[in-house]
Amino acid sequence: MSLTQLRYFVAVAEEGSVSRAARRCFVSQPPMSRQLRALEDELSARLFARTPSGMTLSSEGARFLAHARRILQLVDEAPAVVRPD
Amino acid sequence: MSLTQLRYFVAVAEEGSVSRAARRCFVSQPPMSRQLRALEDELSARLFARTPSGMTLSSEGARFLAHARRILQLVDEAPAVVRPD
DNA sequence: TCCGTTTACGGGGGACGTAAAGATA
DNA sequence: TATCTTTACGTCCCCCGTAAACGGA
Repeated sequence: MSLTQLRYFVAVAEEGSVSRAARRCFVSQPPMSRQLRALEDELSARLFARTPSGMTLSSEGARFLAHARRILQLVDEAPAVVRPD
Repeated sequence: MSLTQLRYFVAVAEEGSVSRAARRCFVSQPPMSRQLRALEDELSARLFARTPSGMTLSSEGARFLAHARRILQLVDEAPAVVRPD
């Protein structure tokens, strides 16, 4: 699991589409799709249901979305934490 | 910032030495030292004071240690989050 | 047939390991 | 001088981008 995978996952969950999420993340679709698959494989969980109209979160995916957001928020707060008094 | 960097950072903070932390993480010293430096550069903060006897946390480093542990704990909890009901 | 996702394949960047150099008590 | 950290350098692996193929309404 990597922070990049978490960011991709959140973007896809919010956009409902790999292609839109890829544009938002300034990356092309294939790498994003691969990272999503790799994340699902590592977690042994299907986070999305694939449909021709896009990606919809599974129940596991919905739980994981909140978790991923917490992690990314902490990461974003890191600079403030180390800022000198 | 990467999860690997956070794991290295926590290991060094706990071991007080890059060489011991490297053994614990099954990596050699140079990569670990590089990752620590890269993390410090990215955060624009000196997390450790280097001494011949090892590494000691700075005040910023001490604050960041708690933060890094929270992040890594959430990451470790990910499998449980996605486990089906 | 069309939209979106997924694989193939070639190229580039980053991380590691060994070995040597630097720094401090 | 002895210990620990840091750089040099070569190698390998992983990720990305383009292009083509697959799959469902």
